[in-house]
Amino acid sequence: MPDELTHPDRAAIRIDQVLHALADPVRLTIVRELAKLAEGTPCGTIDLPVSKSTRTHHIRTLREAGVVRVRPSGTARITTLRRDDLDALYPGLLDGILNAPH
Amino acid sequence: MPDELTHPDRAAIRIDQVLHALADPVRLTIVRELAKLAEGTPCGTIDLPVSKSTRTHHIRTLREAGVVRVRPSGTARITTLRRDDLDALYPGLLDGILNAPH
DNA sequence: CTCGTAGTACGACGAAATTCGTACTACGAT
DNA sequence: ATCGTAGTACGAATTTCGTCGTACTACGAG
Repeated sequence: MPDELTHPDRAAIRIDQVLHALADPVRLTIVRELAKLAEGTPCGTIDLPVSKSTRTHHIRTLREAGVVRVRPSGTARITTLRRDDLDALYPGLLDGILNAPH
Repeated sequence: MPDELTHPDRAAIRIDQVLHALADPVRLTIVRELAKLAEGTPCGTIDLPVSKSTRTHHIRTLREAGVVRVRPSGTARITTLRRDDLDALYPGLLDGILNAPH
């Protein structure tokens, strides 16, 4: 019984939470991979050095901050970057991070 | 006997630490104010809802992450944003944050 | 229907971060 | 030389965060 996959709408996204969400190595990896992956790839394909529950926790953090959008698809979840919203709110921020030296 | 005011040079700046440094409300306020203030304004002029020691702690965090440069000037400290370095490393990032809706 | 897989919920533990007060140093002014 | 001010250092208390294991739900395949 997963809690409803709630997402903040664009106006409710807070820069504090976005930065906090991005300030973790694992979550930064997720965001970077999502940016490279084709749209519609299940998030489970990204391999991370953490357990399954930790992965869930990080995806949740990113979702609640407004960084990613999560959509159910069977038993899996399709996770996508909210590029449009982030670019509209903070132009340059996302690209600045994605183009950063790893 | 303050520890030497060490600063990472540009190549040593890590995106993880920069994001972590910016992911705090107080530090974000400091960065925003520094961006507005004239160069050479002592950092003590920014008023924050925290104690003196907490302020020191946050400035230190920003300095060690490579976000600000701190230079002694008498008993005061001149704190400046490292715009040049940040813009070179992560073009768009700083402006994206500074232009964000408060 | 049964089984396997993807993901979540919950509780817990340890690490790290924020905050503060107090004591201290350093510099400038009187 | 003495005093006041700006900032730092240190230790402590509280909180938050990241991590995990286990138990659970939901959906699809056979």
